[in-house]
Amino acid sequence: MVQKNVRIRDVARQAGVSTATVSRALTTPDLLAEATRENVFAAIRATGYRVNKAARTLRTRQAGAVLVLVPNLGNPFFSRILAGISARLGDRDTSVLIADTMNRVATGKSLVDYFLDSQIDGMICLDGGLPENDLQQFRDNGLADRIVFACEWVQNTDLPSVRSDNIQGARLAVRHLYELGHRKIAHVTGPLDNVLTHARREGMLIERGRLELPARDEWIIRGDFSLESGREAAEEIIRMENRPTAVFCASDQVAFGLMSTLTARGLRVPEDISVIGFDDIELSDFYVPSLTTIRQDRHALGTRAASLLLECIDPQSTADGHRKTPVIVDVELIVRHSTAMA
Amino acid sequence: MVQKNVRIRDVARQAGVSTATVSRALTTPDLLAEATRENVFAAIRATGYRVNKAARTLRTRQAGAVLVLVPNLGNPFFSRILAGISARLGDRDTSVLIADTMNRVATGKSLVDYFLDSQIDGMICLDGGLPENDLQQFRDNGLADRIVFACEWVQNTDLPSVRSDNIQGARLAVRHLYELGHRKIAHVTGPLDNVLTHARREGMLIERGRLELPARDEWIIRGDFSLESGREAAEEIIRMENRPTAVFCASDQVAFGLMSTLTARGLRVPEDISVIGFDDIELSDFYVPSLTTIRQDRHALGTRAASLLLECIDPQSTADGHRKTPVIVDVELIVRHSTAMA
DNA sequence: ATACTTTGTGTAATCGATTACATTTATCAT
DNA sequence: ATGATAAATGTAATCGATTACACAAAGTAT
Repeated sequence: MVQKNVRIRDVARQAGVSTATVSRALTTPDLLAEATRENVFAAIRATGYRVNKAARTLRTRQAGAVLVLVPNLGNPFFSRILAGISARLGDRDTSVLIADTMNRVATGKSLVDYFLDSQIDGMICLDGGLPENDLQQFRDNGLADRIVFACEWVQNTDLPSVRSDNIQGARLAVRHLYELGHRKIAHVTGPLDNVLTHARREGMLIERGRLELPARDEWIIRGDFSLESGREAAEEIIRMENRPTAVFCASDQVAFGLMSTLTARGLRVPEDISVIGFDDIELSDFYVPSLTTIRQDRHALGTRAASLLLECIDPQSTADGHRKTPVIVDVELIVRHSTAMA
Repeated sequence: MVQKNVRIRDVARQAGVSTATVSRALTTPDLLAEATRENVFAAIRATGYRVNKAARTLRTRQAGAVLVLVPNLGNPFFSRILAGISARLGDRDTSVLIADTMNRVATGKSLVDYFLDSQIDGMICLDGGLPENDLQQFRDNGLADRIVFACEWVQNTDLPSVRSDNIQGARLAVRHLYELGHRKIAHVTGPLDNVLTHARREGMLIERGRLELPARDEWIIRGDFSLESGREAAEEIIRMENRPTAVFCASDQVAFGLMSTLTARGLRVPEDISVIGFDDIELSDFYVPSLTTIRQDRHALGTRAASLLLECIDPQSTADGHRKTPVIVDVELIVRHSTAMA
């Protein structure tokens, strides 16, 4: 911080009132007579006063900040969500801290520490793979009700969350391929222990069953949402004797990795094999070929998660019942050029 | 924050010492006798004490936090830089806040406010287009020496910065194309008022001059680093009567947008036209075709910027002389498949 | 006119850690 | 043995805002 001279006392002196009055002008202006209020605001402007957040936090035990925990900032998927969160939180004077799960491990700082150091009031977690250890620490410290999950969530808990309709998304994807005449449909999943992986795989299986499509174990390929895992999946597909004619990828990045390698190996997308992704990041429209995918409304995921968190940490809110039901955000099929008639 | 009961006083009581001693155990352990120190640490462990950052900040006027200002979180280019910054700052107990210039405009919160609210000790700015207005406010408040620029910088000031060798990068790009036999080389620039735009264009022009390559005004196409501007550049190129055989793009994203549209219009990359980018984001290796580009050492940019900032805001550091010389990070040509013999 | 609210403002305690200054004890040179 | 110096610790003021409580003035009911 920097040496700053003007304290609340200076404003009080300037306005000819007590510090209490100045403080009230800022936090509960209704309590003041109009003339006094105007007077105080004039003094604030005149002195260029700014409240010292550290002092306020110390006294009120409210940090006025929220932490967003992102699994991987390098994945452009998250940016819009962050924008959504900021948009919702920005007008209140809540600041948004962003941390990356991957980096965090390195720092050795535990997550509860953010709370215990009174640096944040709440957390939006975009990583459902939060170690049980961390979660337990939250519960131990009575902090479990200050966390909201977005996109991902933790299974078998009733922590509040906002999610895309992943099952529906997967079903849309499969149905789209089906309608193009594809019957042999493969799926590159996310990482084994991820909730999105389960949901999307389940949606895929449901729809495949409903449409009575053939199933082969090798057509379910394990990935991890990354470009690299798309590459590996492509290698596997190329090796298959009974190749699928279409692949539903659990993320756009996987789809890119997949298409990149398929093409490098002489398979054409979509002529030889159709590919569909999940997420609809900006780049999907600019890939070659442009990627058919399931769009998640990332901005909505962000704003809703922020709203939900505000509800949770707002002390006068009592509606904790409905929080346990996840908020579901609709997805949408975006048809581009990576899918074609079988 | 949450109700937390254990204060420094409790630790002091438990250890049978004064609060001053406990405080010293944490901040200046050398001042204590070894036995006392051990004793205090034992009490800290026993009570589960954690220092209250708000109180510490209030007293010391040090926030223990740094803000990183990113022009656009949606651009995956920035993630590695952030990781570098975190890596450097993580071991000290400095937390890293991340804000997006675009979002920031919406919140209406001025940048100096972060400082004046004593929320941060310093700032790493990845956006050279910081409004003059903001800069002036920094100067007015004596905060100009708490800012470090990384990647981008502000022209005509001596604010400290860490940058890639952009001129050299552009020259490498042009030389690479030249060596492949290309003579008609176009360049898609960044936005008009951007320092990187200038540096890369200049490097391009220098090398083009040195190699005595033909020059046409229309071969310098204005872009803005975005995917969309790559698309627009492609449209322009397609319309040209005298088409270049190679295009040097000011960013990888532009290159993607460009290749996407060229391909859609029936031009093949690299057979009909070679494309080279700048940045080397993860996706570049997974595009179709994989992108030849100039790699910036993003992690190094991050760590060095963080180091530089620490130097600047460290009160006992006096070496302010050398800060004015920008730190230059080497770049590297990465040859992939988007460039080929003319 | 009296008692009782309501409204508006001030006084001073408080949040929790740091640190200037004071004090005690140990060490050392003469 | 004595005064001087160093080492270790304690006392209490302080950072700046909030707010419980107190109180005065004005309004209201009877």
